Amino acid sequence: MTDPKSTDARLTDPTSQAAGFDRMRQARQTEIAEDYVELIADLIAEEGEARAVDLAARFGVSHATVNKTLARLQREDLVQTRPYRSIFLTEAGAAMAEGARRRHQIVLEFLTVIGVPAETAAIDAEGIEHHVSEETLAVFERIARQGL
Amino acid sequence: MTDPKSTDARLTDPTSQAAGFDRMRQARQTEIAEDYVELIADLIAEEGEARAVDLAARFGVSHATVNKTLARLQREDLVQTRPYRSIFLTEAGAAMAEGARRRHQIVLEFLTVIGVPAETAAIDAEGIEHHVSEETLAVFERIARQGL
DNA sequence: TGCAAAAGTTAGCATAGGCTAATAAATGCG
DNA sequence: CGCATTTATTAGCCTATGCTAACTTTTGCA
Repeated sequence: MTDPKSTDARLTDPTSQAAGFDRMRQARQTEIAEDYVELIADLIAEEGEARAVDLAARFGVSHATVNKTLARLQREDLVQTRPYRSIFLTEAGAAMAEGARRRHQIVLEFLTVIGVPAETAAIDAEGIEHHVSEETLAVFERIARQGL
Repeated sequence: MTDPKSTDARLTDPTSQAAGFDRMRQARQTEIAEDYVELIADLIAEEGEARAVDLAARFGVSHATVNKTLARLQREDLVQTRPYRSIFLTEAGAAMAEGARRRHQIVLEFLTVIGVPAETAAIDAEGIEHHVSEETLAVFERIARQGL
């Protein structure tokens, strides 16, 4: 029970495994930030401005929640808000939005190219885009361009 | 500024978009549960038992955090714990672990087959596995088996 | 112009997942 | 055997993300 089974199939060493889970926790923290700046960028691009009420409707949460999250994003210098005014992205926020949009796009095209139905691809891309490294993204991009 | 730009590239209708984000929030909630039951199953399979201290080391969090999370998982009938005893999976927990393991395996093989380096594939699979629908997983599996 | 509707803010509450510190139980070894 | 180490539990605190409810500011229209 206590003897070390050394090299086995599923378990890597605890330290590197912990590093991986730490990355995951970090990713979880930035997911919402990315979703917000991405949506804000889209709203500005297409509606002319981003308002909390639109974010609330599109995220499907209350406007109070949006407000609180925007406060966090402002603290982190990703958005710029002024009371009763519409929402703007900072330079950092715009950069994050652009990166998120690019990843989203590549993942979506990739899934579509390999044969995932459009609707499912759209849903899954939403989840996957936050967890794809640049290295994997490069592979996705090549396949999306060249096909299988 | 107020005129509706109707059908455009990036923004789908608010309602279905909200549904998508709702799915994401649900997924976020089950991610940690899946990670726990998956690791518990692995520890039981390979070390003979799962103890909170091992989970803490592998997740890279304090054992107090592990304890609190285990309490939640027990409430949700995924694990069975007794004070100062090792941790077991319920039937539901074992089923979740098996599903997570299967998805993890398929995603990992898929990434490797399409050309993602092993180390990166291992890292990314960790994040992606929680966000892949059965439909996409089926596509991944076919490619993993047949190659590109 | 004035008032109602829409939008934004704020307060207070809940849950989840982090932490440290203090305490308690189990284990194991000299 | 008894005490030290290891392991587990508990309490108290924090942040993030949800909520509802109450309140304020803006906006737009009759």
